[in-house]
Amino acid sequence: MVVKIPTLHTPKQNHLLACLPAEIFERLLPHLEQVSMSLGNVLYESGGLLQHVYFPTTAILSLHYVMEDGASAEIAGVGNEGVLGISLFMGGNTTPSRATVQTGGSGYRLKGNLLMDEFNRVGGRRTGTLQKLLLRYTQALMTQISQTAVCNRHHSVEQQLCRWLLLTLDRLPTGELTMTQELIASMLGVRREGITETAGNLQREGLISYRRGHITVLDRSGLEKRACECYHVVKKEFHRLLSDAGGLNK
Amino acid sequence: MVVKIPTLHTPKQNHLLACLPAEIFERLLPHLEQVSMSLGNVLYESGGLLQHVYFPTTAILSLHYVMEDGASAEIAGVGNEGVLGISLFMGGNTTPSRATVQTGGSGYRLKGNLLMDEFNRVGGRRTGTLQKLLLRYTQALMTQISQTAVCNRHHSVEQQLCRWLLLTLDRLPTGELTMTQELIASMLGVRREGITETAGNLQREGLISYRRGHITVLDRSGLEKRACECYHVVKKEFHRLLSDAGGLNK
DNA sequence: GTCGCTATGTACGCTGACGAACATACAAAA
DNA sequence: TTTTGTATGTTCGTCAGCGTACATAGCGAC
Repeated sequence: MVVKIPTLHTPKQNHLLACLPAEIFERLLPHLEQVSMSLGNVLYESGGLLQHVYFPTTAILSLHYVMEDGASAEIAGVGNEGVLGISLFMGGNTTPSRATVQTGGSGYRLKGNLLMDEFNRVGGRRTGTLQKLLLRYTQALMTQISQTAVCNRHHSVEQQLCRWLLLTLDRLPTGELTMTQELIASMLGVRREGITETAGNLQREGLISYRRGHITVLDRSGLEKRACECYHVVKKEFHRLLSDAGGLNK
Repeated sequence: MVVKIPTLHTPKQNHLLACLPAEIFERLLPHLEQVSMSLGNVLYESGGLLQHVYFPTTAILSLHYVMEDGASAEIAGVGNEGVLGISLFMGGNTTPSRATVQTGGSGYRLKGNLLMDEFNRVGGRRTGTLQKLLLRYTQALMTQISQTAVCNRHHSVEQQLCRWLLLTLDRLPTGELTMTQELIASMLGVRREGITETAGNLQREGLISYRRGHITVLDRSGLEKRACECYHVVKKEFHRLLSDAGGLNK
C-alpha cells in the first residue's frame, strides 16, 4: 500500500541551494521555477545547448553517454546534492554526454543567463560565493566520474550494483527505489541478465527485495560490505567538499 | 643513434600559457619556474596538498588512481595542452587521485597562491580571462575522464591501446614514445601480457614498431581506424573548447 | 665482451560477462 | 476476470581478459 503524503516542496531540499547565504538565495529565489521530471525525460541531449540548470530535490538525474553502436554507460548521477548543467559555467555550454531522469520527482530550474549573472557577480561581501560552491561541486562530480572510470575497469557487476544502489539510496528519502533491472543494466552498461542474476543473489541473501520495478533495500550495511571501495571514496569526497559548503557560508 | 638537439624552452610551448593575453602572461612570467620531470616522478600523492600547478611543455603527466588492492588505472593524461592541479582553483586543494610523470620532459610550475591571485583577480579589461580559460580546460578534462569511463566499460584492449597511443602521440613532438609495455599496461589497467600481445599484432601489421621501451608509430591513420570513437570525441571536444582559447584572447 | 637486469614472448587453464533465445509471471487496463 | 504488455528468470555456448608460470632476448654496466 502506498500512502501519498502531500509533500512540501522547497528549493532548500536541494543541498546546494540550501547552503547558499541568504543574500544570494533571495536573489535567485524569484527565478527558481519548480519542475517535475518523470522517468526517462531527456533534459539535455548530447551536444545540445543548455537553456537551464536544474537543481533536483526529489528527482535523480543521470549523466550518461550513448555510443555509436548504441551501447551506453552512466558517467555520474545527480540528485539533491547537486546540479545539472555545469558546462554552462564551465564555459563549454554543452557536453558530449546526455542527461535523463533516472528517478521521477521534482526539482527547480534556473535560466542559464541568470545563473551566469550570479556566478560572475562582483561586489558585496558575498562576491564569488556561488562560484566557489559550484566549483567545489564540480570537483566532487569529477571525483565521481573518475571513480566510475576506475570501477568500470576493475570491479565486478555485483560490486558495481551495490555501489550504484547505495549512491541512489543516498539521494532518496526512503529505502525503496522505483527501478527496473533493465534500466539499472543500461546505467551500469551491462546486460540485463547480469543484473537479474546479481540482484537475485542479493535478494536470496536478504540484502534487498524486489518486485517488478521496485527495489527495497533491507540491509544497507550488507550492501556496503559488498560494494567496492568506490562508494566510500565518492561519499567521502562529497562530504569533504560540500558538507556545510566547506565553510563558504560563514 | 640519438642526437640531442639543444631545445629552446619557453612557457609558450604550453598551449594554455600560449593563449593567455599578453597582459596576464607577463604578470605570471616572472613566477613561472622551469622544472624538468623524469619518468615515474610523483607530482601529487593522493590526498596530498597542492603547492604548485604544473604546465607541461615536453613532459606528459598522468592522473591515475591506485586502489586498495594495488590495481590502478589512468583517469586522464595531461600534456602541453593542459595543466596539472585544477583542484587548486576548483576549491578542493587535493584529489583522491595521484599524478605521476608518464613521459619525462620539461614544464613550468607556478606557486598555487600566485595562480589563485590571478584566477580571482578583478579589475582591468582582462578580468576573468584566466579563470575562463582554466574552467574551459577543466571541462575538456572532464570529457576526457568521462570518455575513459565509457571506454573502460565497452572497448577492447586493442581499441584502448590505439586510443592511448594516439592521445600520447598528440602530446609529443615526434612519432616515438619512450614507454615500456609494463607501463602502458598499468596506465590502461590491464595485464602486461595483454599489451604484449596487442602491440605484437599492431607491429605485425606495420602500424607501429618497437624495441625495449621505445615505440615508434609508423601508420597513424591505421591506428585511428583501430581506435574506438573515444579518441575522436576527446580530440574534438578539446578543439572545440580550447582552439584559440575559444576566442578568449580577442 | 659478458654479465645481469629487465623487457618482452608464449602457453595454459580459468572465469566473468556476453549474446541470443526462450520461458514465466506479474500488474495494470480492458 | 481476462488480456496483454513488460519485467524477470534461466540456459547454453562463446570469448576476452585474467593469473600464473616460465622462456627468451635486448641493453646497459662493468
